[in-house]
Amino acid sequence: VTPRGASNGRERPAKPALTRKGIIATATAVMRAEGGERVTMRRLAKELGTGPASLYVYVKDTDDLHAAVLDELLAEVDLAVGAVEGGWRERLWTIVRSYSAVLHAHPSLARAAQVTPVSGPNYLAMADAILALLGQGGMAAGQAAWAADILLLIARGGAVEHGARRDCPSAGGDVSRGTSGSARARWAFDALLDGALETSRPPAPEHRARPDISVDEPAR
Amino acid sequence: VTPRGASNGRERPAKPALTRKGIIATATAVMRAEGGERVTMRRLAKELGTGPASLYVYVKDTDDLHAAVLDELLAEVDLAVGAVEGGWRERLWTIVRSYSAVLHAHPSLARAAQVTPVSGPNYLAMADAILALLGQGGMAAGQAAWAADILLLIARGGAVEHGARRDCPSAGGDVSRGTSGSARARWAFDALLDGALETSRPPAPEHRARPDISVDEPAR
DNA sequence: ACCTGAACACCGTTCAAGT
DNA sequence: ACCTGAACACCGTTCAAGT
Repeated sequence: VTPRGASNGRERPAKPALTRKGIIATATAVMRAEGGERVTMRRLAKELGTGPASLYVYVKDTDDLHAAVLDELLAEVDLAVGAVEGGWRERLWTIVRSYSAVLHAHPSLARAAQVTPVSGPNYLAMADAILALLGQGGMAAGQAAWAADILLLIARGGAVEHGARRDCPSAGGDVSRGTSGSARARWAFDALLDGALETSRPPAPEHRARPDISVDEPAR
Repeated sequence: VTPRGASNGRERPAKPALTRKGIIATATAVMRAEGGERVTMRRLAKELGTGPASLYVYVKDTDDLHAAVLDELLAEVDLAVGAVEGGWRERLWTIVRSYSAVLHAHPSLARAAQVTPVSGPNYLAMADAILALLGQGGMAAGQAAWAADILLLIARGGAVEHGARRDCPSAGGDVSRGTSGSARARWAFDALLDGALETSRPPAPEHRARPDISVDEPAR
């Protein structure tokens, strides 16, 4: 009823002017308080005291919103891992595990991250840090880019799949059911890195039909 | 209006009696014809000439439906790869690529597969075939179970992420943008296998705090 | 020019009431 | 006993109409 910032003292805590930053901050708060399923356009509009249509001025669509919230939360990933003992590999693991932790805490954001091309500053900084550490580990740039992709893809997929199994304990879908997920995550990390360090990337876009992989017969 | 199977000759092509098999067959048909977003309870009920409530007699929920459709489509994955030349590795790649192809063709099923514990016979047969080939390759059972999980997880995650980038060409989210996705997929497959063959699995559930990974400093 | 109420076109799931 | 119409409680997104 009251037109603009009249502040007559009985509305919501001041009704902050609608901005993209403000919307994302509110979305992040709802995320932490009620979980990702509640971070919807309509729910958020209600929280901000307006109609859902108003949000579309600042946010492209729901995926855009979720991606922005994720990037906000990725500020939690500490990239200053210089002090971590154990060399580049442990430093890298610290970052990857931290990324995984954020996604496991919010599986719906892991879902969004799969679906929306990430471009937030925190994600990009993390990707850079990962590439730098792979370089420190002696990995060639070509392999490093692919290894980083796969490492992050596994983290996202793992979070989505783990998030779903949350309420259904009798999963049984995995080949290796029962064992600790975090031990498997570490093993996958090590196996991929070990393999990436020795598996050469195929030379050129259309140089030869297939990379010449060693096709030795079974040793068993 | 007409009570039961009166077949007065002007209804839908006979209105097949509702069974789980029939529902899933219809769902599969809609899937192929209109894509996964249309395979909803309501859409399907309309197709079957009934209300959505009726489906819940035969199907637990939407995820259950999608998972069943996926298992149906997994019949396409040819497990008789004995004739594939190149040894166990190429045979395994044939299966994994085939699984990937089904998921890439239907990204919404890849999504469902992440979220629902698979239990369909075709999926289980595929998992068995994969474990057998890893065994042929000389991989210990512990590693093989984890390697199979990760291989399939990568396939699902890759399909979901690729499916989303379908309509947005200016992705840019990946660290390694531009390069062929299938070359990357093959590289990831080889790297993971190479690593899995030499990365030992940590000894026991709670034997020691962390697996003792070699933490050598960078070679560069 | 800027903003948004109300509408459009859907969802999944449940349950009371019908046959 | 079996089945389901109708309702409940939501969605995302658009656009015409208001200020």
